[in-house]
Amino acid sequence: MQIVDAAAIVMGRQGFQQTSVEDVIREAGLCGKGHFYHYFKSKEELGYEVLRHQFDLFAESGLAVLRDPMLAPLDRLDRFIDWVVESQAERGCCEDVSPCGALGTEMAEQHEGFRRHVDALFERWTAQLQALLWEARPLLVDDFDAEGLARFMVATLEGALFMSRVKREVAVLQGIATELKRFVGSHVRLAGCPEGTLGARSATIDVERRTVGTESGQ
Amino acid sequence: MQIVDAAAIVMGRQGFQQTSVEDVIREAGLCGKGHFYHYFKSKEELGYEVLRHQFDLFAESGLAVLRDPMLAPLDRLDRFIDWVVESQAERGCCEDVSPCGALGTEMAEQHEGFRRHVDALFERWTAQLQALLWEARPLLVDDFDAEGLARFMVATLEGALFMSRVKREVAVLQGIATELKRFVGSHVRLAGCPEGTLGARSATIDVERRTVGTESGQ
DNA sequence: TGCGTTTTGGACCCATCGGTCCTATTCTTC
DNA sequence: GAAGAATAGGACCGATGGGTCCAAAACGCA
Repeated sequence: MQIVDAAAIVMGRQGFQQTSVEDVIREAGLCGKGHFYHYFKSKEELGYEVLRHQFDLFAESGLAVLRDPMLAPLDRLDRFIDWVVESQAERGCCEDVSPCGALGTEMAEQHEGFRRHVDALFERWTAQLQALLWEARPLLVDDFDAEGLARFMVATLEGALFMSRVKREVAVLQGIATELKRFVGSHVRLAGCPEGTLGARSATIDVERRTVGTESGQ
Repeated sequence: MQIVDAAAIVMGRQGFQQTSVEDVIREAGLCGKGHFYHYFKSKEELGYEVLRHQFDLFAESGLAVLRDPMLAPLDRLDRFIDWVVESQAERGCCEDVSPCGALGTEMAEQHEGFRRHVDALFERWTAQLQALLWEARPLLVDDFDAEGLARFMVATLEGALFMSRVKREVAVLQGIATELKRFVGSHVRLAGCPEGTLGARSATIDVERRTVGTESGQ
């Protein structure tokens, strides 16, 4: 629906509260208040719709690559991270790629209902990543924790998106994305790692690294 | 000042916009509008003050450990991460440890002035971490990027705080903090790593990990 | 063309909120 | 204890915004 598109745009720019119903109407083009309230029970209902709409966009154009059957699992992950960076760059860091981003945060803080909704979006995002990691487990070290790693990725990306928005530049996000790829790469088995996967293309350096595994660290 | 304290509390709970000047007055206890506008030019000015206040708290009780002269650099980092998790746990995930968190995000979205302010807070936080990493560089691999790593840590923590707030549970933050420690640990040289530092205490497993360094990954 | 139904648009209502201003009260100082 | 400054407290104003309601236009149908 035209109204939801318009609302998503203007709310992405100004936030939920800061956007009046009249702003939405103006952005949508041709209608008065009556028209709006003919389609929506309240501004709140519109809010839910916008949230859903944003997630659908995110899922269609971003999350979809996580399931691309033509690519190896870790390549998909790689592509997905690139997609996040590129999308944010396109939007000039004002709007948000993630449906849980600026708008989501703000709305989650308002009603309990919104909060649950945003939480659910987080879960869906995490679940997708987790599924991919699970699929890729033959390539990964034995004891890796798919859920933990998935959450870690979501948190890092979300935080980086947030920083890049506040700073109004993508460079930060870019750098963090590269580090993140490296981190994921550090869970890849050395043996049996197909070429072109994570870590490989992201690392600009060729010194290998190791974590400290045991207590002594020696 | 009493008013700022009160404002910080109630705004941490409800957000900046959602908090009316009268809410602040009520929370502060004993005064009417005139009293408030005697001390503050506007609600906006109060906003700046609250932001500053929150950062001071954050700097005093959290960032301070990054400079503790009694601890080795990487231990300080470790402690700092623990502090973030514990503080958030104490607050029950409603308010925010970070001055750039929920409140900061929301405010950054409003005026350009707030945005610049929050950006500056990010920079100060990042700079502290960067300084510590620089100090710890004898322990770290040669080519590590202090600024990049510092930003990565800030982004991850911020994202994790955000997630834990939306989910209303610390467990998520806890898990991510552990992963983050491991990530930092992966930058530590194997030789010459003193015991008790990062990675050592966070890793529950004793399998060593490596990143894929070169293109082939083989 | 005329009638009835649906859609459109905007005037209006009411609550909220930031901010002003004016009156009490208290506190100080002589 | 009186004069005056400092502070408290709240009535009020104007603007904004969510939501209602009604009139006008458009459309279908005979």
